Amino acid sequence: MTDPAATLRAHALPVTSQRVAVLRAVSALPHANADTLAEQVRLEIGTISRQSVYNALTVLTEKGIIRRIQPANSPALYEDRVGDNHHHLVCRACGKTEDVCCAVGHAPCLEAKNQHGFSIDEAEVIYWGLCPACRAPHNRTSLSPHHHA
Amino acid sequence: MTDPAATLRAHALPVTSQRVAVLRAVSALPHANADTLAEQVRLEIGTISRQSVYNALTVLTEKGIIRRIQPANSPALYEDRVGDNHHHLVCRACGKTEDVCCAVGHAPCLEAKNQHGFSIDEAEVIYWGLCPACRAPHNRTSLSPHHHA
DNA sequence: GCAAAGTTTTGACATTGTCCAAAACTTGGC
DNA sequence: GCCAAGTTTTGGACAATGTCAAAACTTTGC
Repeated sequence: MTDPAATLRAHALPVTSQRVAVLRAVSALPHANADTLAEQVRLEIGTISRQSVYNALTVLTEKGIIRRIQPANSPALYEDRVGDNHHHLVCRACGKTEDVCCAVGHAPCLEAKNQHGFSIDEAEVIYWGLCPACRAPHNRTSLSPHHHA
Repeated sequence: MTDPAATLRAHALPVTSQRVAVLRAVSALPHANADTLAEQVRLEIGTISRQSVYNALTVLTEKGIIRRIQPANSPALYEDRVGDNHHHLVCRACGKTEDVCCAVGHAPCLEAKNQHGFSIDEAEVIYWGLCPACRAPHNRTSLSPHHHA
């Protein structure tokens, strides 16, 4: 991605080492959770508080610089890739998450038949299944909820 | 719905007053969370433990008698309507949830272009937007996370 | 450099859900 | 009806993820 500091300035956000490092971590580890990102940030800048990680992720999400996805039975995951309206493929067993192209191509990319008077701004699609590793009965990947990518 | 006790027996589940009451509560309050359902059950049978509510909801979900949905920023919600592969429309402001017909009609009702070797068994779609009440700037419904229906 | 504004840190807390062991229940066979 | 076997319910502790609030520190614009 482009220079993280420049990205922050472009969105009128004060540039702090924590925010730069969080942004780099999200780029480096697509579909990672807050905890994993915090560990990655600490490799880069030594220490960061849990709250600062959440603060950075929240403000970056609000500005549209990163995207938060929240599959069932998983903590929130973050990714770098925004604005292309892609969707996700999640393994029910290990949580491994992959990107898939938008089924239709524009947002909301599906039309609901009866909108009940709602104004719809997004159609979120999650494909559920088993990844290649978890389909094999042996050699399973972790069942832990702390899946990272 | 059909007789809850008969439904339980049909699935080889011992019939307990708690399970019958939980099943009735899910029918009475579609898209309610575990806490709300527990309150409803207590209106019917007096008392029930939190654990029993979770046990009942879990076993009923496993048997396919009810369905669990878990939108982001919401506790799990339960519904009576199963097997028709419908989707959901959720209000970002108050959490109000409505059913919408399946966009295509069979599961998985959308084809991912690149499956990354996964075996897909479900395509979950959530439409996000604002319900009629929350679009009106005044007269808003609750912003609390404890939305019931 | 300085002051104002915003950010980070720390520690406690909230919510939702799960684990465990013991007591109570339901079921099926006699 | 009653007993044994198995299951369910209970109650309390615990776990994971995320949020709140106040004080100390950075960053920015001038």
